[in-house]
Amino acid sequence: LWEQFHRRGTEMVITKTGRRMFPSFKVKVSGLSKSAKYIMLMDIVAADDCRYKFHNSRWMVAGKADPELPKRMYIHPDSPATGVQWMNRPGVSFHKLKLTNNIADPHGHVSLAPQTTILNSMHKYQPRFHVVRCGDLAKLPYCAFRTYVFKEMQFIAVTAYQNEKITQLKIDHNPFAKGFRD
Amino acid sequence: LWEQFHRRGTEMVITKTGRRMFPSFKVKVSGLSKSAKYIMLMDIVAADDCRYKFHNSRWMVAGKADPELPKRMYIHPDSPATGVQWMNRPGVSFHKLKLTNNIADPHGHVSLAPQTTILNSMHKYQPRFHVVRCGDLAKLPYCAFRTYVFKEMQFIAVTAYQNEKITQLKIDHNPFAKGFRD
DNA sequence: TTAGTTAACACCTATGTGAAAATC
DNA sequence: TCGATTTTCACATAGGTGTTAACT
Repeated sequence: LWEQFHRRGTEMVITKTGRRMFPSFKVKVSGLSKSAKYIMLMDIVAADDCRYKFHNSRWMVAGKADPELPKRMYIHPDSPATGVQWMNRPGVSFHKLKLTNNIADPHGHVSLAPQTTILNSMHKYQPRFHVVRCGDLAKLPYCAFRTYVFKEMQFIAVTAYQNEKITQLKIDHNPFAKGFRD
Repeated sequence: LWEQFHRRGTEMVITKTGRRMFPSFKVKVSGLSKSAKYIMLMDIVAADDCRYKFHNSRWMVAGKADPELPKRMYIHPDSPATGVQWMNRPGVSFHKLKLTNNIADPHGHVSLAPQTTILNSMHKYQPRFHVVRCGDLAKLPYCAFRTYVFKEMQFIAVTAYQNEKITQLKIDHNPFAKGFRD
């Protein structure tokens, strides 16, 4: 499914209150040690240092990127769990992650859900997946990461869809947009 | 609201897939040190060692309790947070906790949601609230607890309501049961 | 039979969609 | 004017209710 979107140049809508990714971030894991404990994480980083614009049905570079915003790692809520528990799942899913362009209230208020990340509109991003062999969340900062990058998950953050072919793919495949199918 | 239920003898339905408590467990905290970090927890323990039955519109003791089931502590998902963050909230809510009578699959499968606790039907239970001054989840086992017990939150676990006055109170106050109001 | 438990159901709340209009 | 962003909306999914009937 990601392939189809990638061919067209995926866009993800970001809103003030936070919008989910579609397709969502989901990976199948294998080859883990059965009994060892693992923590699964994901994050989203800038794919390059460009700002983009959609012109003549194409995404084109439109200058230097805005300064990057503070990023967080998203720990999968079922972490830590054993290798066999992760491998038995149909997939490790981060579908609750939300994207926003809303700078969080700096006064320590929790105005955004915990699983919300701040992005710059009209910039290109790359989701990443991390596996850590670690049984204790407290020791996470001292553990070695194994990081996986899937190029087909790159997307451009937008506040409104630019490419109508992307819009149509979303309508066709996202169950929540079923109301717009004919 | 709890008072109204307590006067009638509160019942909570437990199901195979897990049912929420209503009213939900919610407390307002005050008197914390503003900048210190705290972890908030709750659990549910047996209120006595009796089995009950509902007879002649009354709950009566009907023998010795069944063996207690393994209990877990439920860490509030926003833990740890500073005193001022906890006190600024309208209340610390554990509304996502679910009650079940379904013994969890012993093979390490995650068949139940993490915030689900196993109870014995027709037994009386007491929810408890714990505050721990502790900035790190990893150090939680070594910290001193401050435990609060609210008698009016005692309830009897059932698979179907026994006292119709309790049923009516649930219908009147739980928004999800609005369909049964006349 | 009786008392307790389970599963299917209609009805509700809560929240995820892109469209369209309003705003910046 | 123009492009980008925000707000409101109808329509969907997801899941929390007690009821009822079947089951043990």
